[in-house]
Amino acid sequence: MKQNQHPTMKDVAEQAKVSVSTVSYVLNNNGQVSAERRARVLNAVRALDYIPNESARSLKRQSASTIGLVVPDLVNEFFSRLARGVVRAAAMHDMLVVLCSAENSEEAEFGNARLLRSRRVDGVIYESGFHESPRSLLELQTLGPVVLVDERIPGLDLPAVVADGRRGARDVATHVVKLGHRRIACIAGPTTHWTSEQRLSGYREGLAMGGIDPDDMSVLVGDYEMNSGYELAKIFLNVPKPQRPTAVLCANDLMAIGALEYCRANAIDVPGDVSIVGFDDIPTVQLLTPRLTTVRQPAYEMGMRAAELLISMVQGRENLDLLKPHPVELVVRESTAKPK
Amino acid sequence: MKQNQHPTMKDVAEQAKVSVSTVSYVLNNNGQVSAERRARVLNAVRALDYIPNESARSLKRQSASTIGLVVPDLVNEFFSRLARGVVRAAAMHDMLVVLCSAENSEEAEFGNARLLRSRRVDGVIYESGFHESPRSLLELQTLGPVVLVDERIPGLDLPAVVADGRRGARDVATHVVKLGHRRIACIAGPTTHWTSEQRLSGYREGLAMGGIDPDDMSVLVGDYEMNSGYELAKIFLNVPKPQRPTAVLCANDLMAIGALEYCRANAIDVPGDVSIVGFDDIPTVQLLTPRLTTVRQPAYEMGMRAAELLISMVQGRENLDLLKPHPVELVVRESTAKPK
DNA sequence: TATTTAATTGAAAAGGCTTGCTTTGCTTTA
DNA sequence: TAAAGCAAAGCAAGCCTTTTCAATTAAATA
Repeated sequence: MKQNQHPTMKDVAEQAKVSVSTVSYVLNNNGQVSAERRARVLNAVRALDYIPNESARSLKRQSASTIGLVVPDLVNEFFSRLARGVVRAAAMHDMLVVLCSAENSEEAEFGNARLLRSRRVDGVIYESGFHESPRSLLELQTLGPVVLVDERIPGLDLPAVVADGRRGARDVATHVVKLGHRRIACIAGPTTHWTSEQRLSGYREGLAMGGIDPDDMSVLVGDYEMNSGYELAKIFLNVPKPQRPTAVLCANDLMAIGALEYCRANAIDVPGDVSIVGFDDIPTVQLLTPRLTTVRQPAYEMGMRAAELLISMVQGRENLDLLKPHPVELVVRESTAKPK
Repeated sequence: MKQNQHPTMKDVAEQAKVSVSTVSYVLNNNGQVSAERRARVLNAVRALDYIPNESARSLKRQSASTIGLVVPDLVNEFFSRLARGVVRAAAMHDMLVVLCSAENSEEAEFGNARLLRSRRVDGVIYESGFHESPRSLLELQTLGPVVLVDERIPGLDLPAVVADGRRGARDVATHVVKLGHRRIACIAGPTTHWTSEQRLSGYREGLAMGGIDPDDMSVLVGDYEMNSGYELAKIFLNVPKPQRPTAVLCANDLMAIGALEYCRANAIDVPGDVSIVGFDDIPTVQLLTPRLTTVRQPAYEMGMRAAELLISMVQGRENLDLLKPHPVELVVRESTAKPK
């Protein structure tokens, strides 16, 4: 073995006095190898501190033991938790995860697609974050199976791991109605986005169940960023009190935070003057004043599930159980109260 | 070309009616190829939508065009921003980043080391987060250069990209002293951690410069998690007001948040009763009530820098400029005020 | 025009691993 | 005792690129 180089299977084979193929069989646990030789191989592996060269393996196997994860933004706590779940589950199958964040830029997204393709990734978990027609998705599909998380894409019948956003939205709307709110506004997500629509119709269901005409709810569309929450809250709340909504349903926590910031900047008391709810339950929101009432989406679990699903597909198994919408949970905190 | 398979260089060569080596030359921009043939190759590449197989490249080149990034926890906003910077800079050099989060577990850390080794990563950017004697670091060093971020490890003379934490600590301590605080407490990081020590000595310098005996400052050691901030704040603040410190310097934002939470739970007014400062300036802290006074560490930039440094080392260049401590910035917000 | 020299081009080996198939050495069956 | 059958072991053919080096062609010089 050359100095300062990684040992190869050949080195191991020599050390163990067996053939290279035997080493391979032992390492992969297939082929029949006698106990005695197996032990010799294992010893040699340990002695040399041998670690297989993944590049060579992938090349030969035509599969990289790698899955890709494409998310809009890794700094967002929802996605980083999701990623953690994916990595976790993948590791249990000895799979590497290549994390790509699209950074809200189509160019970056294409770069990522290229990257994943050059790596001959076995499959991809994908969340576009809605903003673009997912052209790169088509490219990605040439690689292997694709599973979506937290969204569906109309027209493409892809397996998707989603939470029961509609149910969550219904629950939180019900909660608000039960508190006695009647003038309710909604800061929704982009209408082209399946998840947003789910939540919106959930809100409407909740209102209807509480005896409120869903059409009375005024809806404005944001982009899931904090800033749009701020701006849309301004539109809703910068009006005389009698017309002002007493509750604002936000389609995600970030926009709810924006709304909260608007209130803070303009001395609007939450929940005294207006109740605000979010969606996702990212860790930050329980630190705010007031702590935000929201709907918990189990990001970590969803990530695990998505990875399980993808890997089962890669391996040609099926696991349709994983497609059931993930339950969500209403988390009532301080940002909602009875209207005065 | 086989159906449904990725095209290979051979396919491109046939299509362009040149040899495989010519294709390689064109793609790698070395070897001299006549303009006419180069064009033919490029056309074929486009026509077939050919993307090189990285496994094969890595195998041949004995280098994976990949760097590893090991951080304690990707959900922490400081690290996810750092990661973003690393990924960004790496992408500019066509390098992939394998993100590993150690999840505060030694086992996971070893798993990661194994992973990175099997991938024959070209080098590693490493931040242990202090908790363990970095045994896996030794393994990692066999792969290629290692650069540390946001810490140094005593005894190992590794290049490190760090912020000027001492300076930042000094500035924030000075700020507090200038406000008139005299009884000052400190929630420090683990004493075995270089970065923690830097900050601590910075605090002491700041006090000294303000005419306060640094030894008068009581120091308790936390673990950089929110919970320890909470618990240590309890120790400092759960005493009669006359002895109670009027300011608490926390070695990171998370612990400061914990302290803030303690105050909130116990109706201690910040900054009325006690001023609190953090360190890092993670995005969350400007949303709190009160918004936290802290020291901004430019995580993204540090990530970029670390990647630049590592890549320059991998390529055998030197770039010592990158070793200068990164400037930090005092961010005064609402959590500090004059003592009553 | 005959030679040199420089610019291109391609054949082939190597890089580490997996796996179909062959070989070897026995044990079992007729 | 010969014929079969089996388990265990290993040969060797790739997987797709890069790169060396020899071969070919074009340009330049005498």
